[in-house]
Amino acid sequence: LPYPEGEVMRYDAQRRERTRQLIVETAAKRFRAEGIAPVGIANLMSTAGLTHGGFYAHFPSKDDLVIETCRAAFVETLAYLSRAINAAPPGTKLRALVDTYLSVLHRNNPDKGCFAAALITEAARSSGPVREALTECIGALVALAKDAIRADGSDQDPKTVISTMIGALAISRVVEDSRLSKEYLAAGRRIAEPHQPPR
Amino acid sequence: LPYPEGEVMRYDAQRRERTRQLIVETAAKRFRAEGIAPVGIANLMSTAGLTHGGFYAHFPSKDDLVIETCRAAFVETLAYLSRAINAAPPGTKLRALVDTYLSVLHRNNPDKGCFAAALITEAARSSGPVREALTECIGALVALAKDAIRADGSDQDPKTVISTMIGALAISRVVEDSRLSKEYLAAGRRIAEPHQPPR
DNA sequence: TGTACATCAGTGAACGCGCGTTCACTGATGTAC
DNA sequence: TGTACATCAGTGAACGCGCGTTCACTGATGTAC
Repeated sequence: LPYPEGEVMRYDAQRRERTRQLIVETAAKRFRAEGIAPVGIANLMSTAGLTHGGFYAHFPSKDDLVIETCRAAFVETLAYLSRAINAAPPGTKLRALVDTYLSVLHRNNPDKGCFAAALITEAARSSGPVREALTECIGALVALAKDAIRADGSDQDPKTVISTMIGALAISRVVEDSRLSKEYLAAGRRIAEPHQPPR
Repeated sequence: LPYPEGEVMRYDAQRRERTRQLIVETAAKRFRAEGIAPVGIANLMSTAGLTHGGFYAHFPSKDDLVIETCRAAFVETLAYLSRAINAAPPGTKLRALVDTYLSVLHRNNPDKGCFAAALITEAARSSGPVREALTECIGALVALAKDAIRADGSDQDPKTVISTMIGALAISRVVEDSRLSKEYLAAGRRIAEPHQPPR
């Protein structure tokens, strides 16, 4: 036996993993832009420069790809939002999070943005594992908001903040009228405002 | 000419309209429960006790049905929420709206609930007319919140409130864990709280 | 360095299926007289 | 009241198409000697 037991010869060991990542990245973009169901495996693989049969050498099913896609998309979204929060001085961190999330840039680029804001109602009807993954990712977003709020010495509820952010962004993408769409973004951003005394 | 010009003989004039309404009501339930794309015309018509060919005697396309479904669903949702608001004494009207919307009952019954909370990300990718209809309906929801806030003599932003409501309900439907799901509902309900003085 | 070989990532035909839409038709309903 | 007829809501076969998944295969890559 030329190879130690339990090990398999792997040539070009990186290649398989690179292809896999290419599929995930392609799917992450297209799912967020077009939805999950409308992006077929064959069509997706051809966008990645591959043929559809090879898909199942990397993923047991489309559902598993959706799960990986969700996690991969959120890693980037969380990193991006973290950077915005870290760059902001204490007292303005929640504001920075909310302003970054509810921006025209984010609204206009769902393919590079938050997976939840792009796909939440479709994902809510997916299999248990997909919903679990998305639940975890939304939880990470809540944790991010919680840290920002704590650093600000403020007292908003992070789950309220995230609910407002996702809702406002989703609505702003439905609304075609540019002015009205921006009003929903602006309304969502108000969730970051410090509490005001009642009149 | 036995009939006055411009008029066409119609026998059983109600029947056509009743069938049409049956299709809309069936679609309104199933779209909200299962999504739009997964509910095919043939499958939908058979749920209504009809055959698929007849669909196009009532609607030019599936898209037109979606528009009607959106409006019909919202009429009921708005009426239901209006009743809750009207039954609440001034000062508690926004609270009544938010509590009714972000209830476990609503979360558990998407097929009878808010069209936006059930389908917003799928609808955001639909044709212009669908998005226009949904924009209008969300606007009506905002108007409802605005009236409730005014009657309360309060000062929340109605668009912020609606964004939070839709976001929180959508998230609560993704989350499988019952306790965590309720936490998102409860967090969303906090949007109705009167502003607190800063510490 | 050159040859024989093993590996396995990727290929593409095929599967059964449901999609939205069209269209020639059927047959129950109501009217005319 | 009875018969002939017009209406038209609803029927169901058919269209071309894309879906997720399977599987026997090809051929480029790296190893062994």
